Amino acid sequence: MLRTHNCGELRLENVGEEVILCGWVDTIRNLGSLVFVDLRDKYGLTQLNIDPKLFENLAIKNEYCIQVKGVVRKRQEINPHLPTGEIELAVSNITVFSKSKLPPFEIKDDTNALEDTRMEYRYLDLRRPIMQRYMKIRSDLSRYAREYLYQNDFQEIDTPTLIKSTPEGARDFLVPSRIYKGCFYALPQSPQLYKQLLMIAGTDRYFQLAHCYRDEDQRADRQPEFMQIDCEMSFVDRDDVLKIIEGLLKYVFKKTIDVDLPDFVRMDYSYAIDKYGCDKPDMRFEMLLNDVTDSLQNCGFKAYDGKTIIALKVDDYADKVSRKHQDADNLLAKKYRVFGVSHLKYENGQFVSSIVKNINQENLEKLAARLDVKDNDLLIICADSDATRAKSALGALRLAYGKEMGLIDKNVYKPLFLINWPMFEKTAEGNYECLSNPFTRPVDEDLPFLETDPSKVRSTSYDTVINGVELSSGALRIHDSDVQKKVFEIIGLSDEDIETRFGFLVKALQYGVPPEGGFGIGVERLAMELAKTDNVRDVVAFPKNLKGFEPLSSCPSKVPEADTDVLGLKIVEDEQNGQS
RNA sequence: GGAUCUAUAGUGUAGCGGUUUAUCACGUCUCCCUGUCACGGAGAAGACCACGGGUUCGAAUCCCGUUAGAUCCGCCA
Repeated sequence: MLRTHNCGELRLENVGEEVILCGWVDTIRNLGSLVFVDLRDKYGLTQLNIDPKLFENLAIKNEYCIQVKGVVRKRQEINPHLPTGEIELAVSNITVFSKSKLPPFEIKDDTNALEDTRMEYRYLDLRRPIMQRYMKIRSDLSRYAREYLYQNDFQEIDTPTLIKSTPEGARDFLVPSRIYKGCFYALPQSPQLYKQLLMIAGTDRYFQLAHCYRDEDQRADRQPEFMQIDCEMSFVDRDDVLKIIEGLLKYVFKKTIDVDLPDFVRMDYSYAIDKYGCDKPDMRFEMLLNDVTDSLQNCGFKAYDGKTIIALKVDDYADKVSRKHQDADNLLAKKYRVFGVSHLKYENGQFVSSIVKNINQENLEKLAARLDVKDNDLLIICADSDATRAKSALGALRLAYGKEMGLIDKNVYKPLFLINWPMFEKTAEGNYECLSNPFTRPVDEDLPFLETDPSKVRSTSYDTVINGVELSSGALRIHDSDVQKKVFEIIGLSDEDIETRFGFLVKALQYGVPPEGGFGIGVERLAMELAKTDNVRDVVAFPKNLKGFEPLSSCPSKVPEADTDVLGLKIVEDEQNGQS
């Protein structure tokens, strides 16, 4: 037996026992004729009291991996900050399992080593207690999600990860086939098509903790390789599915971080865009957007003619917003391709701004009345021919101001379902495209619009959003082949297109499809919420950086020519194609 | 594909045209220390200031380029 206890469990009642502990040397406090060492493992710290001669002989250094034997004894002075702070181990014997080089950064929670450095030595980074906590949360969430789904009669099935490439949605990671030269497998972006086949197969309730891959540019909250809690259910309507999502998330939050989520509210997609300027509203604070096009109709300012005009009112904050601040706001707004925003400060019953001289007094009064503007309120106005663009820009500013003004309480959770998404969107060329995938079922009462005006059709898609983070999305699927045909027609898919892209699914749809629906919950996003971090790399053991590079093992990497030859691949100078 | 920011001992930082022999903290090394727990005290070592050009009498500092990283827009059905 290598150890009798871990480093987090010894207490006063163990005093007098002879125990063996294993772990890493955390902190050394050498007082001369008395040496204290904190021994660290996953479970905590235990103070060792080591004879200086023994300590010197072994030349113990930080991060050595050791085993110690000794008797537990009460400390002369307790350390209230440590669970094991009332005892220490009087060490009689030390075995050094393994020495350690000097680590490139200190193994403690408040390290400020650059992420780059941390990633190169991820195994040391993960030794830090805070990272251990993140990994635990990730593990717990998987465990409790499974637990909940098993309790609700879901069956776990693994679907393939070498699949047919479907040129739809995100870019696929491709894997070249050795036997079929010139042919490729794709890594799945989601188990979407397979889970629909499983419903046709009569599985009834399926789930999987699925590995998914998307070859798109990275973000702070997005990795090329990620996991989904992927579910699909037969003979259900939307409410049945939403009930499972809500139940699952409530269960996971409670079990993992002991938080009782409030009941999930429902919000229309159009309301979210109008009032929050995005499709993942953060409801922890108000400060909603307002369409003030009416108030500024024919206001005399040519730049506003024919535009949609959106206003964000920031209460009692005008004096805090300097010229420099306004420039920064403009920079942020311009990312959303608007010309910019105007700041109107309300002082002594009047708007003060560089643009007020262009606007009729009458319109300004209308505007003030419409938004109930008071002294020291700030209006940020954005006008654009594209209403959604203006709303997005102000939506981003809303979040920035909410954060800056401290309106966001990190201990509050505001979950919602975003429903009634548009089924189609028009491309620049005037064609229709599915906003979601083409198997998404339209809302029943909108079915007639498939014939008359597809832009009015809403889909049964639902996103789950908590605190401005999209945690899951899903939808009911089309089970009526006529509806399916009509949808394909609207997005201009020829029979040939359909056949090559997903002929196998369309074929299956001819053999009795149950009304079904499902969802996928992003495991990393959920873990980020539970861990209260906004960096996805914190909850992934071995993450990739923004360029999809994994600094620890230096991947992706070049391979010997013989390996590409056997795959029938030719590597073109300075380009790496088809490797995965 | 585009925008912004960043790069200085092992780690994190200061410096932002000339008092620099480059600041400070942590870490490391040596010595002292019997109750520490952010131990304390004395001392020491450690940096081609990312790389390549340019401006200048003079560049860590200003400019251009390259590389690497971060954040965002596009993208992510």
